[in-house]
Amino acid sequence: MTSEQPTDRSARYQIGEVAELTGVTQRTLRFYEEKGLLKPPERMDGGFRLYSEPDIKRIEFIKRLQDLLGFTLSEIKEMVDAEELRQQIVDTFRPDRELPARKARTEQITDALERQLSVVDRKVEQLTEMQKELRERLSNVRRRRQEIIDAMERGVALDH
Amino acid sequence: MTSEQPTDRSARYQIGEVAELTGVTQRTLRFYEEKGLLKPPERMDGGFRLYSEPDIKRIEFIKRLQDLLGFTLSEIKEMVDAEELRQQIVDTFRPDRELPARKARTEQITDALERQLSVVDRKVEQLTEMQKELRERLSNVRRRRQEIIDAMERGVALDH
DNA sequence: ACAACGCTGACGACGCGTCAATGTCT
DNA sequence: CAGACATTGACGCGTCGTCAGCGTTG
Repeated sequence: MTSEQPTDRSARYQIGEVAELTGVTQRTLRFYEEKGLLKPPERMDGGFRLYSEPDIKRIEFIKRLQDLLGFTLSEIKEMVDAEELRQQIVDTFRPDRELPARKARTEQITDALERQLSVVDRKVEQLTEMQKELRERLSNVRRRRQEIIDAMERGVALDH
Repeated sequence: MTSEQPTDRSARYQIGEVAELTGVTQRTLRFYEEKGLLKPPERMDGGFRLYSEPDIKRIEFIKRLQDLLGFTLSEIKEMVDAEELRQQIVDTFRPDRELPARKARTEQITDALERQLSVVDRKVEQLTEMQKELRERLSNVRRRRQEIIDAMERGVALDH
């Protein structure tokens, strides 16, 4: 009966593995921690960081907010902190007690999600617009290229 | 007969106007110039910068590549330089002469456009994915919020 | 003479990349 | 004990933000 410690109810990953899994560098992971975007993870006896699966989810979340939506790290910190609260609510599930507080939290989270969604919507719009433009330009350039090739072949033909 | 100088065939804008029109700061405009992303614009006698309409187009182009697609300024510089070439080709339109050179240029431009388009395509994909996730989360949170409100109303009702 | 605008430098902040010197071990 | 992996500084770079001190005037 290998009864589990409460602290290892799932797999742990060293920083190098996390870097590979998430596509961010080790430097970035330490930096996020330093800036409070990631809770200080557990450590091995020698001091090596040990990340959990939720940690990885959070890292991917941060990366998407940054790369796809262009939020700054301090904006992301706010959102991540809100998500943190949500987790605490789910954990502290005393159903029925402190309902007003729980309601307030859901409203905070709703606000954050709506903000994110509106940014996403705007970006999608702008990008599809850009897609159209680029496709047009591309077909124009390809057409011109073909015209040039045709002209060159006629030139070669005349050389005979 | 107010015969026009060849240099003022269109409107000119001071840096502040350009900043408002394009949404980038004056500092950024000077920085782009310093880094070779923008050709040094004309100046008034006192030294004030005077931007043309093509300048503004280019600024908007740069901004989109940066904000929407996430290219670095040095990557953008390459692309912008390629566009520059394209302009020169169109201007130097000696039809029939130097066809191989013209062909090579169109190929450069095609490459740049294809690179941009593939980035756009990837982003659109990822963003629509994210849209879906966010919408789901949002409706979940809203549902939970409503449940809390219902519970609170039942609580109030019991107080009577 | 005045307000509004622009100029060039210089310093600083954010988000990491990249060593270097040292320690750990999934 | 070797080799891969990790640790904490420290410095540097890209992309501007933000003054300060001064000159211009669409």
